[in-house]
Amino acid sequence: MATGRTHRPATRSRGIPEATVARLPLYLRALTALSERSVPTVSSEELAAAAGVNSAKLRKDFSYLGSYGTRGVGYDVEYLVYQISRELGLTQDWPVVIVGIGNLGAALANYGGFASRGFRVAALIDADPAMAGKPVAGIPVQHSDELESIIQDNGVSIGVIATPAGAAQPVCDRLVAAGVTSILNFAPTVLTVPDGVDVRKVDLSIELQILAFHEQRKAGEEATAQTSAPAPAAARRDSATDQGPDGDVPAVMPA
Amino acid sequence: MATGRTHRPATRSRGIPEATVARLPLYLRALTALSERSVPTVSSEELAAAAGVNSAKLRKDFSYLGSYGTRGVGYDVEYLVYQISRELGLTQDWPVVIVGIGNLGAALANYGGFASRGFRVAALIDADPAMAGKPVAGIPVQHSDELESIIQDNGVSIGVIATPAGAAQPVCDRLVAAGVTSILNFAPTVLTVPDGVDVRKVDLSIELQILAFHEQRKAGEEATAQTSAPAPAAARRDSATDQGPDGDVPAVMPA
DNA sequence: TGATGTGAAGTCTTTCACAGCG
DNA sequence: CGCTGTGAAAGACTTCACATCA
Repeated sequence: MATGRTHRPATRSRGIPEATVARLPLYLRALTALSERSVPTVSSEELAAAAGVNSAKLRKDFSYLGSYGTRGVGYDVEYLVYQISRELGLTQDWPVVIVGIGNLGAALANYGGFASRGFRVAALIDADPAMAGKPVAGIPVQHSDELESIIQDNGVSIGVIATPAGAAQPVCDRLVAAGVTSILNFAPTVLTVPDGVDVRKVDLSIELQILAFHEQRKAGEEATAQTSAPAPAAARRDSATDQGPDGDVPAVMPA
Repeated sequence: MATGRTHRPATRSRGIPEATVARLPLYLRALTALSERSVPTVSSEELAAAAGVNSAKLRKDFSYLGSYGTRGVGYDVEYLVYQISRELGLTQDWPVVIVGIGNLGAALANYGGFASRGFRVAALIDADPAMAGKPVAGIPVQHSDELESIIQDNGVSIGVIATPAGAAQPVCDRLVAAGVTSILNFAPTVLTVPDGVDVRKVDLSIELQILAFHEQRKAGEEATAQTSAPAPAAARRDSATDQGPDGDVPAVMPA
């Protein structure tokens, strides 16, 4: 695999690194906040601080998009908001379906973050007939029998799976068969999808386990510090000011 | 920054790469499933497929933990489950508090993934006095006035923030001041924490935006394919069988 | 024999450090 | 003069490919 048959469209500009893509939403959020406060321009330093990264990384990231800054001054907030939005494809409307309207699915449906930026909940789908017709977040739940027609009628290409683990793969298969090519998976399962379909996952228990790992490590080092090492608050793994727990090199998997 | 003052404890074995740590929970889940089916051993190939990674990566990952496999045979499932659990710190009990019991907080409280592996919801905390005493997922919600005493009385070191964005930083500060050193943040904000505190974030809208980026790219390439390029289903960014949308190089940020 | 464990190569990402421009 | 934009260096992660050993 990875034959590197990339055809590099001569137009240049193609090939924004995955790691950069994953940070664009962060920059966009920070910029939006600045925009709301009517701040006209920001320096890479300021914006980086607001986004929780370091300024060199931010400048490098922006350099992949083009030269949108002014030397000696900084970046025009409004202009950057537009450029990043466009780059992320947020200038168009993305209808999204949520499948599995349990506690989590309902919470997602109620989440305000959807409408804010180009995303629109086109439908809520659940396998429980008793749920059908019941409104959640103002949207009536539809039965999963209608999954295919909903996808097609609304031109949905992004699906969110919030079902129990066991239902996730079958639901995923149906979504893909109906035309969905991007899936956000909240179920604790590895999904198998055909080539050309992107899957991203969000998994509470994985995140907690990663935290536990580091937590345990801290406890161990504390003990070590008492018995042998000098500094107690030291022994920290180095690292910059940098924030970025998640969303780093997700690599989206076009699998 | 990043002076690299790591003191390498001579004990060897220290320094499991972040990317590997992020995959251990995945392996553990796959192994647990095998264990439940009473499968005694697995090859790296089989386990890798179940976890959605490739076998070379898996073997390399395991090599950081030690030599737990048998050449010509594979890995002993039970033994590996134990070793990974231990490495992740799941052999001990981690009391967790959830702050912000709205739709999402309630969904998290109800989520079964907690109890399953070493995590225990020690308390639910909300700022709304009307919520106080109301049971959610069988646990009575407590008012945030009691946050500090709850943390201390229960020896909580992991906190989950599911508040609105505006409340997240203040809540985070209080958690940290009370002794929490690991935070899982569901609020769409960048949290600032002192050195030695780990933060991981889960952000629906960021994930969707990343998907939108790729979705847009697909649409563009389709168009390009029609007008100029040959293959339609081609033009895919290469990549392995590999799954791994999230949880790749999170780098936990000890900031 | 067959699958692990691992140096070495390759690729991607971050950081440095400074030229260049407004 | 100050801040952007970017080559180049450093570092992290993945993949290869094969020696090694049960």
